[in-house]
Amino acid sequence: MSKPAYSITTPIYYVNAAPHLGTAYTTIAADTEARYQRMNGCDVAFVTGLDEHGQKVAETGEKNGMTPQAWCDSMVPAFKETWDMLDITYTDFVRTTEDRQTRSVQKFWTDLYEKGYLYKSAYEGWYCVHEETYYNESDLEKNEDGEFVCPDCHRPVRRASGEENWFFKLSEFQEPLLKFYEEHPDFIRPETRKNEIVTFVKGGLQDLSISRSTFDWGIPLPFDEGHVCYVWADALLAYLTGIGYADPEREGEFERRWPMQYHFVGKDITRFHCVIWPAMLMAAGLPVADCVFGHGFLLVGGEKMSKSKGNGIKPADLVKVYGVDAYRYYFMSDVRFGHDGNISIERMTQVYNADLANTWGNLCSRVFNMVGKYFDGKVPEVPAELAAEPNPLKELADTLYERYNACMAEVNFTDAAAAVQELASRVNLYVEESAPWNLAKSEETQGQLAQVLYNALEACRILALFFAPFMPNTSAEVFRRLGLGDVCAIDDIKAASAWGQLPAGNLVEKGDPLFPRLDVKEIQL
RNA sequence: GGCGGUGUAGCUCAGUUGGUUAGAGCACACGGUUCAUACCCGUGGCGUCACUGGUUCGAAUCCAGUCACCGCUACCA
Repeated sequence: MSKPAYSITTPIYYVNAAPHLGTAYTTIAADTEARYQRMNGCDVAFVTGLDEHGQKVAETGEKNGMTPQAWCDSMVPAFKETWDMLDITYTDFVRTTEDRQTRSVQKFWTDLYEKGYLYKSAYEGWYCVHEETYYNESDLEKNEDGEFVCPDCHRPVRRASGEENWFFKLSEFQEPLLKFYEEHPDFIRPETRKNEIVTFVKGGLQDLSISRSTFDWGIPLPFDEGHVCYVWADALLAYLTGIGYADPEREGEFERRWPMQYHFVGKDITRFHCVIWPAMLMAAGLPVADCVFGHGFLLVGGEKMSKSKGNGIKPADLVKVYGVDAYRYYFMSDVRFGHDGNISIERMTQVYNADLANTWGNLCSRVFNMVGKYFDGKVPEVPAELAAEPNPLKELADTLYERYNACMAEVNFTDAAAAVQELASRVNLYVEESAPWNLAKSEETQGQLAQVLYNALEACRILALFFAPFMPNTSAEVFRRLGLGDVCAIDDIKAASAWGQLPAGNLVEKGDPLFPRLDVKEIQL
């Protein structure tokens, strides 16, 4: 009985830009989903990696007095350390300079070459002498005489036949793509990204140049060694490499895992993933991934983050203040996946204090503390007649898997987190209503006291379970304090979240506050 | 210019196929409680649902127009 395959990717990040809040955001989202699907019984592949080719990389290396490869090598730790810091559980990290990527790329494009989807041609463009730049015809403007002029300086441009390139017959895929979008309405999400892509494709597709001959830092085309692959013709194929495509050592894996469930990308690169990528796959006779999800941007003060605007906060800076789990929770819960989202220290602190310190963390404190105080730190045994009584926590917890799972299936992290948070709030209310501190005062109510605290503890166990994909460390710690095993190793969250599995007699440890309250005035970045 | 989107409480947003007094969380104020991380619980909103007009017994929800902001309009990624 093998588990169903579930595969997901982040973009293959460009090696020249060190990881920042934006790349971390995509990666955390993919990790949250990957962790959940693992707990939900899937065999998960989670592919990320680095795009290390191209002229710019070669130039940057040179500028730093290194070979291109040495430059790339020097950048790898910045990524891997960031992902380790954020507890990212990728299953493969593909560097496009690896041999196996070369193998994938060469196999793929040789196949398309043999199938007749490629041809060699000069890149037809227009050149502005003044701006020293090439332009596409579609970018040009016309003057009163009907001449094409440069869109920047408005001087006439001249026709320029640039380098000879290999072209992929993308134009042949206009109709097949439109048909595909129609038949797979969930391929491009959210809806607004889909509208953009459909409009774009309806406007007509030009063939795509997939090679360059003016520099050599790239993967050579096997049928024309003077040419190296253009970035997208290379990087997109890393998704296949990451699940064993053309890899003799991973036989059968690719067939089992392809097509994938999700490509997570920023909305700026949805087009490459929604037009070029499926067309390439169609040409190769391969199925297309289930869904490309183009998430929004993180905004600061309503504007896109950029270094020039002085928003150069690094993931590590936030981890230092809030810890990894709160970092992950904030971005997943407060920024709706698919929408742009404003982030700020004030807001992050607010969410941290309200959801994590006051609700979830404090709940554990008060419940674990009372178990220590009233039951010598042991999960109480509930008298049978009371254990059978209906209780509001079980009632709510019983609906949680279904609600949560539905949200996670469509990568709605915000509502999934809110559903868990709702149970946490309900437990606080339950404790308030039951007032165990009063029940503790009399011998006669010991049974009820056991009942109330057992229910509260059990709810905490279930909360930790569902919070685990978002906050793996805290959930692991709560499980430990409840005398339970590794929460992240659970692979049937539905069964594990059924009510009543916390064993009586387990030692419960109160421990330090899981999320000490923060004062926004004291936060220094 | 063309196509698409957004505009709902101080803030971030939900509002399904139009239907009772328009919701949530946070923030804020007051009251209660004390097991807990000054925590938790309760109470508190006369919001022109951007504007105008229309369809309808009835619209935040449908239609038309106006205004504001944003995205896309291909080979840096």
